[in-house]
Amino acid sequence: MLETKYNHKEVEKDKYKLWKEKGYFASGNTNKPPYCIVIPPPNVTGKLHLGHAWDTTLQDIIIRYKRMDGYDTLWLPGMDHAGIATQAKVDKKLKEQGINPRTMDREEWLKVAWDWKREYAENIHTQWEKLGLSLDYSKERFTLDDGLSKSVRKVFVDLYNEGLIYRGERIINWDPEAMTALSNEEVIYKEVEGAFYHLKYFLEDSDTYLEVATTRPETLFGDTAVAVNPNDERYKDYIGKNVILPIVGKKIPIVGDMHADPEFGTGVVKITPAHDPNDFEVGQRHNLERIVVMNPNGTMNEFAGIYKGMDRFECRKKVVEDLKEQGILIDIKPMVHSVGHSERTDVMVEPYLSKQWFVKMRPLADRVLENQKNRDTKVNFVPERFEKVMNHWMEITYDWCISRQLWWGHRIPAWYKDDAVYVGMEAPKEEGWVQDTDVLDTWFSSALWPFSTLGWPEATSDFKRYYPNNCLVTGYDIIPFWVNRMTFQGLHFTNYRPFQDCLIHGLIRDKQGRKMSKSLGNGVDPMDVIDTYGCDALRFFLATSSAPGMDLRYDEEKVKSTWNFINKLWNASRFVLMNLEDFTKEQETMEGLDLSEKWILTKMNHLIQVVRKHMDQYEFHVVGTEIYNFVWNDFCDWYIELAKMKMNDRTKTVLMTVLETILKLLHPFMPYVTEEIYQMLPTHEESIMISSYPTVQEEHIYEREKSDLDEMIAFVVKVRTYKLENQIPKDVKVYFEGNSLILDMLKITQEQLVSKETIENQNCGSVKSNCASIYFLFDSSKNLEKEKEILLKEKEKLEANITRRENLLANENYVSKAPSALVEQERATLENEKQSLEIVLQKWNQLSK
RNA sequence: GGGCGAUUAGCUCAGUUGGUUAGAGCACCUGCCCUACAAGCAGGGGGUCGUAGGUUCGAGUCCUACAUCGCCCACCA
Repeated sequence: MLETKYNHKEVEKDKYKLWKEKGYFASGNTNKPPYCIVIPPPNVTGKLHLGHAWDTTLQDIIIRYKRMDGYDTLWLPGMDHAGIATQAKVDKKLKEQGINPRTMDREEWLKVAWDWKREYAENIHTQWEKLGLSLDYSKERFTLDDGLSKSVRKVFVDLYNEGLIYRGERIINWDPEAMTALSNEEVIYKEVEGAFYHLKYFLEDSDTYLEVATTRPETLFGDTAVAVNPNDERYKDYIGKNVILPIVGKKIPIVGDMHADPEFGTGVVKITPAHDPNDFEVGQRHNLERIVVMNPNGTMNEFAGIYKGMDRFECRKKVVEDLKEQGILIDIKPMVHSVGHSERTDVMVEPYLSKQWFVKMRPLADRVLENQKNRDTKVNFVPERFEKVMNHWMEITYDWCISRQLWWGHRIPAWYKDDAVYVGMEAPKEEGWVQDTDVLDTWFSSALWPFSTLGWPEATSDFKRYYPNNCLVTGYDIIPFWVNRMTFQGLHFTNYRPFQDCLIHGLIRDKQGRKMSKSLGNGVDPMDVIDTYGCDALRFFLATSSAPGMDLRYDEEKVKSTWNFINKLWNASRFVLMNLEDFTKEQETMEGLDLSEKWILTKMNHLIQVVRKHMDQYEFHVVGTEIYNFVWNDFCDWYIELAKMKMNDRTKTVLMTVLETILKLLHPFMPYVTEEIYQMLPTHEESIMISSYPTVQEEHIYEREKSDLDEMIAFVVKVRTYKLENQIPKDVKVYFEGNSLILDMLKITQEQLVSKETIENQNCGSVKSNCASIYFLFDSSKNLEKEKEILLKEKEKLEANITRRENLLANENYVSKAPSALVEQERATLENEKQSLEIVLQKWNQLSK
């Protein structure tokens, strides 16, 4: 016998292990159509947070649904080496042990990193298990696996040979903390309070000067020109002359360039080609020297003269002081401008001239844009609007800096010997070639994930069977980093979209709507939630509390109320199972279904229909609401109460059928509790996980009976309200006309019934509707005023409705243009209302006597 | 500057291709320990759907403008 209260800890114990051992998670049944999702690989840097819990729950719901519905499902697990993030964490750990990681041998350091990876992978496995995820572990991959590394090299080499990967000196985003280059996507712009420093750049051999405005005076050591707009009347005559660079004292040219905006600042810009992307362009146009004035760690180098060795911010301060002293500084105007910060280390990014590897994006992006025009081959975003985010990125994207000055990652398959470069899958045979010491951007390997995990570039059976993937589930914040890159790499290398559908969800926020973050300390550990409320409650909450693409506020109250729902289901099951104790398969019967049975079966089939529809559209919030209402309102509040009155074999069969259907529909959301209860059903099979998903049974849809009972229910509610409002005692005598089922629902016994004659000429309170009437034998005179008031309200409401509907139906436009079924329904409703009004008026007259 | 989203009950959110009486959870009020469940049961109150126009027989839903909040992208010497 089940306990009175749902105990999630007891229910969730041991089931996962059993499922896994039984091989339910495994893919490979080729008799079924394939269905594949690859997990967005979590970073091996820490714990999974609520965002992961959400993301993976959605995938598990889809996978469990598809598995039950007859598909050979592959949900492929894996993890990402997460270059910068992991390296930073490993370094931090080493530093805490008193070891300077940069003094280590690369190989030695990698050993430490792999140990780290193993430890964190272990944690993640435990968490996946706790979340109940039906992942096929036999296919698990890691982005630094041999197989995946081979795909990475293949892609690099091919793109290189096609001229789509090149090495060059460009201004890139430099992270002076991690000491590596970054891509644009890894730079976060933040508003920073800075200042516009107005400086005097004296003309050569003159007392006059140009007023230059800059936010970065410390880069002046790298200035190789000053630019003015050629159309700027104030300055155009100076073009071709020279100014003297302050502090340094050397002369640099004044160039005319459209980059200088006469409206902005003073209209005179200092040009530092090695430290600003725009200046770099200007430098190219005017053939200017590029002088890097900083070291990789953000300190000033020898070009900064006496400032050499100073940190860039310290240097700025000192330079400004010195300029002031020398009378060069005219003014400091505070200003707020946005400055790039490293996504990982949060330090200010330094635009920096550096030799790096790049992917030439234009042709790759164009292919995506072209492909998205084709309905049959494009990536279908859910919700659709996110396609725009990808397309916009494809339109404006520029070359992707893929080399990273790190140790943790895929080593770039390029070798150098003097000035020669070799790019290939393996090192060149001859002596003297040295491999590039850099690794690739983590996202370079992530971009291949949907196919590299399936064995590509080999034409493996998995690749042929499960590619393209059916669906990818991820947050909108990952579209630029990942979804976009998978899409162009997929198209380029496999000629297919990597996945047919892309389900996008939002971000998890705290109760106040703030993003969950470490610095705010408002993060919630999903494992704690599971501990308190259970995995099933967490999953149902996450999957059903928001519409696709929308953010989700974590609200413990809602998780709690989900727990209550499970407890409700638990107790309903408890009731059903109590009545099924000796029930056997032979007793099952659907012969001679009565009204309430037809009613619940009809509602159940409606539910199956609507649930399937919304499952297919990834609208899990609708599915959740529908099942919730059916379970609580239809099944528990009405059907179980009705069933109590008879409880024959047929009723038991219906109870069991409905409960089993509920369990199956809920299983993708709540794998544990549904399995627990399922196993107690007298007719259960091996596991609910591999049972079949409910299908609509047309033969058990009885619309007529459904609306009949609906009407009776409405009457019952009306009577209960009336009794409560008029404080009518429980054992009141009544006269009743209508279906006796109503008396059962009202819990009115035979002893309470009186004949029509008894109530005649009595001051009876009554409730009447089109389907039944009930009279209460009690002195309603003291409630007369109140009752009249209620009646009057009802009367007014009905009259208003009737008028409105009559006008509506008198409107020829409406009658001719609205769907006829709707018009018919309106007519019927009108008739009902008229009847109801009649009844109300009768009663009114009676009371007024 | 460009784009996207949000604005609906006290709070958090749903609301299908427009269909005429806008829903849920929590909170609130009244009455109940009835043998599945008091983490429950039976009832109840509460919203001019951000503002102003427009299209339509009909608008929370479509169009235009505006307001407020949030996000993304670009620019910022």
